[in-house]
Amino acid sequence: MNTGTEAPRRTRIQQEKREVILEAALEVFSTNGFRGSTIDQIAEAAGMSKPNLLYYFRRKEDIHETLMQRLLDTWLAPLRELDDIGDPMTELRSYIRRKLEMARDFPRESRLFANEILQGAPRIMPLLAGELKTLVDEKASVIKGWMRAGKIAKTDPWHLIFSIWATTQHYADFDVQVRAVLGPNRGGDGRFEDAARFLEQLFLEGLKPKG
Amino acid sequence: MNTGTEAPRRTRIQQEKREVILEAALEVFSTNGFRGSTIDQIAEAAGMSKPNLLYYFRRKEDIHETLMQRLLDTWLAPLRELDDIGDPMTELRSYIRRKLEMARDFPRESRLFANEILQGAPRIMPLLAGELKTLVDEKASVIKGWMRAGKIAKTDPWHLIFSIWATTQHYADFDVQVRAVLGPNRGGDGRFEDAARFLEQLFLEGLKPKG
DNA sequence: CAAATTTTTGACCGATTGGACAAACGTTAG
DNA sequence: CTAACGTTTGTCCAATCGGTCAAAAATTTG
Repeated sequence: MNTGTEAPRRTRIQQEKREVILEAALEVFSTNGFRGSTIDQIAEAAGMSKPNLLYYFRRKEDIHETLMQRLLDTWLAPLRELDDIGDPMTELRSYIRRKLEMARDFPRESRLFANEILQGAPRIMPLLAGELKTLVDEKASVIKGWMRAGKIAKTDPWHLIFSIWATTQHYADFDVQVRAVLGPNRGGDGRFEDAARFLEQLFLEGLKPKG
Repeated sequence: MNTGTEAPRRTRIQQEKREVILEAALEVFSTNGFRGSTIDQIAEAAGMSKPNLLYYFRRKEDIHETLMQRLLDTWLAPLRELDDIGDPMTELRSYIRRKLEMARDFPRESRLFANEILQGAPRIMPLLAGELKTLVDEKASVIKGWMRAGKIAKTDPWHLIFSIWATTQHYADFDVQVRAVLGPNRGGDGRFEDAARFLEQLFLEGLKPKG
């Protein structure tokens, strides 16, 4: 019985070459978008001919789809780790830090995702309304519990999650703007530590002047 | 003397048709990106033939460039209004509200800008490092003054501005994701008011539990 | 080794793209 | 009316696109 969804058998070469292609495609897609990228560009970045690439992925969309599937798992991992049991402030601080680290270490993945959402998420809409919504709703309940217990200020958990996403991913998606505005002095490698300090203060203390 | 930068004389029809084209192009570019959009799409959305459109804008890039130039002025207007004289908390609250209103009322402009930045800002890089950086640096000084005066908590003014940009524009750029996660009940028209309430609390009070 | 299988590529195809062009059409001033 | 000027479009073109195919090259299998 073949359900059509099981992983096909692959040779060693197939496994390796598919990885090379996916790495190249991530680079190309994340900087040019799906329609802005050509199979030739990806093939060249992967160091092979276009027909050879199409031997491993039959269509351009297949590459993009595989990339998006892998992305979502790792992308949502930090939120999955948000733990009901832990100390709320510590958990939130860890979540913010992890998300910011992902923006720093995987900016291409972030931009790939942003590109997809920006254009209406035509290829992953079901995932957003399904898996993603379920996860966010679940974690929103956890946060709501913390609020009821008086551990953190009462506010909207969904918009809290949105704002953590927005602020952290900003440093990946809008990186060129951030660097341009900060200039050569402050726009160097230290910008992520500055951002981490700022976001920690923003989310955990706000802008109210201290006593 | 023709400096080459002065506005060319245009007939009434030219002025009108150029507006129609720019409106159509905004719609198309903001949902498909520059390379993902075709002149045919824009021409159809503008209700004219492709050669006719090319009579008003000689190249696809010219349309995009005109759009970006107009965009930047209106886009930075809220930040320009941030006033040294006013009450800091009131000024920041107003700035956040105005930016969120722009995300609500001009989502296409926001997405057009996001698309440009995501792809490395190839067409507006000089503006970012020039005009934009100057404005942000100037307003950062204003905010720094408030901090020195003890009016608001001491933190990094640049990253504060980044986080206001990120959180507000998120509701335009990632709108489909926001609506998908909030679901049909909470994802309706009220989501911007919810966001406004949340952001106001976040930036002005943080998450620290209230005594 | 030799046969079978997998991998690679050059050549090619139809569709779409941005843009050119000349001819037709409309409008206005004298 | 008519000449001049502004506007519109059908047709065409070269380049690029995603994808096919058959045949060659490399690898694995027996």
